[in-house]
Amino acid sequence: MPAETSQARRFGKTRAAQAQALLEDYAELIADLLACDGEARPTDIARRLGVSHATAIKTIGRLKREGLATSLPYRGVFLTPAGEALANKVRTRHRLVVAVLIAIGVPAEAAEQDAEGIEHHISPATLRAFSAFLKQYAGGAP
Amino acid sequence: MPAETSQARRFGKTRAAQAQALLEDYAELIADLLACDGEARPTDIARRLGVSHATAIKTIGRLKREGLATSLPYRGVFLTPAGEALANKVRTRHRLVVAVLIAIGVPAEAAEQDAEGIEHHISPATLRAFSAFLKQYAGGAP
DNA sequence: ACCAATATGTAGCCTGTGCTACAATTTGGT
DNA sequence: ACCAAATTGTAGCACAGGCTACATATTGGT
Repeated sequence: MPAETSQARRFGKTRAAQAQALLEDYAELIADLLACDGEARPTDIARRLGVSHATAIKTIGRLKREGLATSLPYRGVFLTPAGEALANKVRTRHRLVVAVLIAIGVPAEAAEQDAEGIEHHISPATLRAFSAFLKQYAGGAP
Repeated sequence: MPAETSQARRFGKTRAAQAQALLEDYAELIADLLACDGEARPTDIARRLGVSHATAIKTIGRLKREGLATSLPYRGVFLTPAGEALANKVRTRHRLVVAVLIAIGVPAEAAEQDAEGIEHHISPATLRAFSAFLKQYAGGAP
């Protein structure tokens, strides 16, 4: 297997991760809105994400196509069990990334900003390492 | 300033970072090829990135439009000073991210893979923190 | 010198994610 | 009950990045 193959595979994975990233963000936000407000309306989603409501509605359509969300016209958006699971995974991972960045010494504001982009590229192996690191760090310097 | 504004701004920044990410990858790879082989041919770039040569050529066109690269037909691609500067920045940042991940305990292979996606979302503040963390880590456990 | 293989470039299409503009529905105030 | 405002949905466009197919140029072997 030539050397460039592994690099190409890495780039390909990185590209594929971007496609999933938007769905993850939407799922997390919808779960957040449902928990806080009891409903997730397209307009609120759009405002929180900084996109037009038309864009939000189209992406919600993609969530529905992929079996992550359901919605009835004029009745808000809800998550399927798969969507809930994704949202939980994303939320947990997001918090972990922020915590690790802060533990390393990144200012809180930058940690929040960067985690938004970083979190979608964290593999399970890295996630485990982050978790272990946090435990050790908390034990060493409480 | 309402709470959703800052979240929207974060998402917007994250989206904008994705547009820059491809250019960064190309610049880094072109610099690498120039250093190793003395030339950077579209076909090699395409193979290393795992895309078709047509895609590579189109993206090279974008690099040229943005003043990062030059090329003459059938004569390979070269970086402008701006392109070189970008490549250097990216290479340094990439190594730093990998080093930090490994220091935290991420397996080397996962560190390489994840760094590919992570590195484009590292702000200057986080970069400084990473650098400082590495120094401290090297001092504490050599 | 020539022809085949390789490399490069061009054209046209698809998908995803954005947007604006317009249409339709629901909600709320009077 | 009704009209205005807000919300939701739809249509059509642009751009980026991916692809295949085809056209052109260069290189190298005989």
